[in-house]
Amino acid sequence: MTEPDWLSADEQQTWRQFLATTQLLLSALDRELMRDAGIPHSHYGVLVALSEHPDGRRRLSDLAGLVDFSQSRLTHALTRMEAAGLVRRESRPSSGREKDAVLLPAGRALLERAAPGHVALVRQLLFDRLDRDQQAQLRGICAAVLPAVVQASGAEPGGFPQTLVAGCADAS
Amino acid sequence: MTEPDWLSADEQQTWRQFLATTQLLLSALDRELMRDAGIPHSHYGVLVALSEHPDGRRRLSDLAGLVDFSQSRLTHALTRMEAAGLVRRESRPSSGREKDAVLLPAGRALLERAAPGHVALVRQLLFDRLDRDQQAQLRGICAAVLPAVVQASGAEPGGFPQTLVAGCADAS
DNA sequence: GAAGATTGAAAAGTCAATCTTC
DNA sequence: GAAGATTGACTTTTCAATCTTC
Repeated sequence: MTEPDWLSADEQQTWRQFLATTQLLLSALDRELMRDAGIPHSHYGVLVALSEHPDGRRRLSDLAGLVDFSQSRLTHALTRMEAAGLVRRESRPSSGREKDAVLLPAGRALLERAAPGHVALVRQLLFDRLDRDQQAQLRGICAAVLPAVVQASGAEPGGFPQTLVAGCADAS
Repeated sequence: MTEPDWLSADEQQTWRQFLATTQLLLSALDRELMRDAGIPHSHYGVLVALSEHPDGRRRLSDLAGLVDFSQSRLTHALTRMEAAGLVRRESRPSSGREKDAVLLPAGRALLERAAPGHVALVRQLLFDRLDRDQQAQLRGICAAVLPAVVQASGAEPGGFPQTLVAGCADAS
């Protein structure tokens, strides 16, 4: 039973500011997309991931990996998006238990309508506030932290570690 | 109708990594607290905010400001926490419409039990990955971004801008 | 039996009323 | 009437259990 390794005053302040910043940034993006496009930020990420693959089509479990959703979360999200006409599910010819999600024209149209405003906000809230050095620094910090949090999120020890880094959780 | 100002390839990569990193970090903390203490990270923040004020007591709307909750969100959260015996609501003597939230012994005990593990994880996932320079850089980046996101979150133009910076959304 | 996907219930958050007290 | 707080309906997310196909 050793004394816990509390955060220093500096670390605490950094931590609290970091938390406030990321949470407010994410919720600002969420509200903006909900207001302007009627979808949450997470669904936007799903649409983006689909749009970046041939035919706007992706196997469900691959898609879940790309956007870092659980299978269940993806199922629920797709159910909504399917009801909204943005996306369609399609059984695979190869294997009867696997399915694809397919981006529908309405989904692509929504994406094209929503993207400019979304990007503008990301720019306004993040990139416009950072100079070139800070941008590079932010990249370095994320590169340092990402492996740890990926591992903490139950990724397989010898598994596919680069899904998030390459295809990642969201987009433009 | 001007062409949108898309993100450069560099910016895109930074943005996606940033998103993945923060989301995985936050959800790792959330899961850990839920598993070890039975509360989400957001509720932990409420308990911390209370514990840092005399008598563990805070007026509801002040508390909402400290943790960046809407009044409604705070009401719902307190209802749960009150049912769990962590917190109590108390009408103010001064004004019949205002109420205080008061930290109960069980709430304080939970906090003391949960804090070491929580801090250890913050350290493991964030601070242990950053050298001194990066820590300072992270602070600078947050300081640059925070004002913008605070403003985007509907803070009053001439209002209390420093609540989040000083008392902020979470803790050790 | 295990991989891929779905289901249903419960928790957490958001939004637009509403209630209460000043 | 406005500030402080609550309510109820609805959406998103999580978790554990289940169904289906290989």
